[in-house]
Amino acid sequence: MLDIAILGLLMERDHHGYEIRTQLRDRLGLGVNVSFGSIYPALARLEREGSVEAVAPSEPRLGSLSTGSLSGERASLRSRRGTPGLGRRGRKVYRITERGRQEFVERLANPSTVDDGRNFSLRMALARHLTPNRRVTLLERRRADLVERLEELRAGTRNPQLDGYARSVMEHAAQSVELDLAWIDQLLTTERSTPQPFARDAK
Amino acid sequence: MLDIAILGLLMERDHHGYEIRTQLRDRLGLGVNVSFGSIYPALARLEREGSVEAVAPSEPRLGSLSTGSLSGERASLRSRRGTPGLGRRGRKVYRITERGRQEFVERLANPSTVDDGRNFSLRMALARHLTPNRRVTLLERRRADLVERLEELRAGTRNPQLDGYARSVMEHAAQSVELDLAWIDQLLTTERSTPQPFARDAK
DNA sequence: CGTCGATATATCGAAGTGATATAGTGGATC
DNA sequence: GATCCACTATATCACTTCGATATATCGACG
Repeated sequence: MLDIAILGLLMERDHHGYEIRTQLRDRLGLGVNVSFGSIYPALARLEREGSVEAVAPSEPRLGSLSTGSLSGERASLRSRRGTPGLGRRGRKVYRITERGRQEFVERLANPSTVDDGRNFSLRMALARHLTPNRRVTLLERRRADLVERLEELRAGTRNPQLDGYARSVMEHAAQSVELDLAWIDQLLTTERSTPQPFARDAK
Repeated sequence: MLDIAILGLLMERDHHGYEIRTQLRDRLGLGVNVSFGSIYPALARLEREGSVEAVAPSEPRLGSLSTGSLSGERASLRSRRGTPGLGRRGRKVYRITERGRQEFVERLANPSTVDDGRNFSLRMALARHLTPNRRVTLLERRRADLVERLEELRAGTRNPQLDGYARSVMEHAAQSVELDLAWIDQLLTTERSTPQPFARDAK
């Protein structure tokens, strides 16, 4: 799961580990803390598989000139350039490979197992890398899952064994699923009525 | 986390592993699949720590006529009683110990780390085991977390780098947090206005 | 000048996931 | 009454993720 998130970020430009964490928070819905304990191993794994490669610290970062908005890192770069060893601050910058791109689109479109909310949000946040057909397929699958889940929760709410607290939890969970459903439906409507919903690169 | 859930179920009556899974789904909010790969190790761990103990298959469940409410298992029990070996269907029934009870109330009331939604829902589903004060404390802490998270999400929504899909994900996440907040506030109101909100055993 | 908070990588043990193996049980169907 | 299927039940595997911690540099502030 993390793999897709990381590859998705690297589709746009090169990143180093720490930056991936912040981007995960700020750009993809993955709010609360994806820990370093998962990010660094994930990067190592992806590198081992040949989906990403480490960029030598002196090499310019792809797209950094155009996108360039990473405050105050070019200055320190210049000032320390020339010192051998680990490059500035020991950063390791990763770049996605062609193999990585293929892996990414393949895995983004084909959830191996049923997505939970987090996974689905991640997929949607990266949805512009999907074809319109794929998007609709994913949305419909998610919709079906949510409908099923909602019925389970409603049935659960009627369980006489529950005390007030447990029932309240169930009812709230059901409301939450209803909100999710409304969101999905809205996305589906947009997707079906508009030729290029949110524009960009979906090929 | 699973530990609390399991202990919470065992507070009411004895359970075996498979049953714990169904109960987790039906009684506590923990909807989608808590896998056996976590339940059985968790039970083993709890037994090792002395928080639960395995009940000999012949001994106690037979005597538990009073508690008995597990539909349609007494029939098969009687029919097979006397056959030696693993006991009926190899079930292992666990019972909470005194140490387990202490462990449970202690850990239920004191989240070691910041709860995510799932953990919090679990705690609320078991809230009748908490004192009113503890409940309010937990609710207020959760409320503060959600307010903070909501601001982050709203700030994130304004990030100009986001495409339409990513923005939609963020906006939906924010709405979801708003719904959570409304729930918390409702619980807080109930908790403050009613002496024994949902009644039962909160000591 | 020191030191504080943010940046940055790395590693550890513990916990959870998803898949799979194995087998008994109850009921339906032919 | 034999057979088949779905459900109940425990267990274990490899892998991923989490949370904590260690270590170091950088930039800003007084």
